[in-house]
Amino acid sequence: MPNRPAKPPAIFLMGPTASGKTALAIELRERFPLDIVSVDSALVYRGMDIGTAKPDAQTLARAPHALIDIREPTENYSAAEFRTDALRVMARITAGGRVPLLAGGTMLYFKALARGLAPLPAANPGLRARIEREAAEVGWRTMHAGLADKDPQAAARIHPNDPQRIQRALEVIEMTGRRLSELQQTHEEREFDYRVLRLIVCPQPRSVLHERIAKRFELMLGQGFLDEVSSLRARGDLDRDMPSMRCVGYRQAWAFLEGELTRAEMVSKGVAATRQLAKRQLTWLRQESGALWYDSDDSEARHRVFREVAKFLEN
RNA sequence: GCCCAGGUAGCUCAGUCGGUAGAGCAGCGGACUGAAAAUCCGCGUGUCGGUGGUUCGAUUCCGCCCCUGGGCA
Repeated sequence: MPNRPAKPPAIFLMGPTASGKTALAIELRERFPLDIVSVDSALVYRGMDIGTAKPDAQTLARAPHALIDIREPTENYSAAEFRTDALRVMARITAGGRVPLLAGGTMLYFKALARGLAPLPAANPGLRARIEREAAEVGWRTMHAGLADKDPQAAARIHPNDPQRIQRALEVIEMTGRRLSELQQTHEEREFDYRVLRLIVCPQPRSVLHERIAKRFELMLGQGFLDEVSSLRARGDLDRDMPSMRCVGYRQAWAFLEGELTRAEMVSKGVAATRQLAKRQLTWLRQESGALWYDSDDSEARHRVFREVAKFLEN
């Protein structure tokens, strides 16, 4: 492919929760002309710091992260908004002669960024509330059957027990008058405008990650995680069904503060939910092809990463 | 020491009127297009505490032993 204008570089640093992504991102930033862009659906929320393992203020002052603290916990965010925001930030970084380092654990966001999304309408809260009410009447199985009438292809792919996706498919049909499956097919994956080095951080074996998760949860409690959730709850404008409050740890802490769980149950459920999150993230990561896997606890592998990044940035 | 109740999956427990057992949670694998730290799907062999006995056959019945609770001394 001669004479093709060279694409600007970008680095994706992916990994499950508690794998040491942030530490590595900061280390990379110190050695190379990189600016960090967070790829994390929980770090977007202001006031959710301890439970999301957000880097602290000094760290952020030293190594700024874009797309952190850009929403109130009352608000929603989405993969589509992330894509728009990330592309804008990446363009700015690139124009400044530096290289974007996209670091985080929200794999859908990475996918939406690199591969694009079909032209679908944004969420419509009023419509969602209406669908929810209807489902409460007739049940989601019936809603799914209704979807099968309007969009058999979508219904075939969506399990009858999956209310979130049934609702979304009905919402899209309602808003556009077209089938979700049809709209998704119109989307052709365009080539990404950046050439990408993909790095995956994860300690091996799995039990090591589990230990880190448990240890980190205890650390969060020691740092005042319960006070954080308590004051979020005291605001009065948040409720436990909001995406922000359904985050791992926050959900269990909320239930504990409601008196529904003992402290010990809160801890074990919180830790388990984190492990389950990590497992889902790993399911995505195993499908990444052409990525360099890096064991967080292996210093030789870390140096390999540095060499790899240096080589990538030279071209 | 005696009495009672237990000892079954990593955990909590159900069950087998004698034909070698199953739920929830955890764990593991997977899906994933504006909620994604979300939502959903699939996966159940474990000396049924040990040991002797009865029996064609014992995790199940009987004896003894061990362990854990609780009660009485």
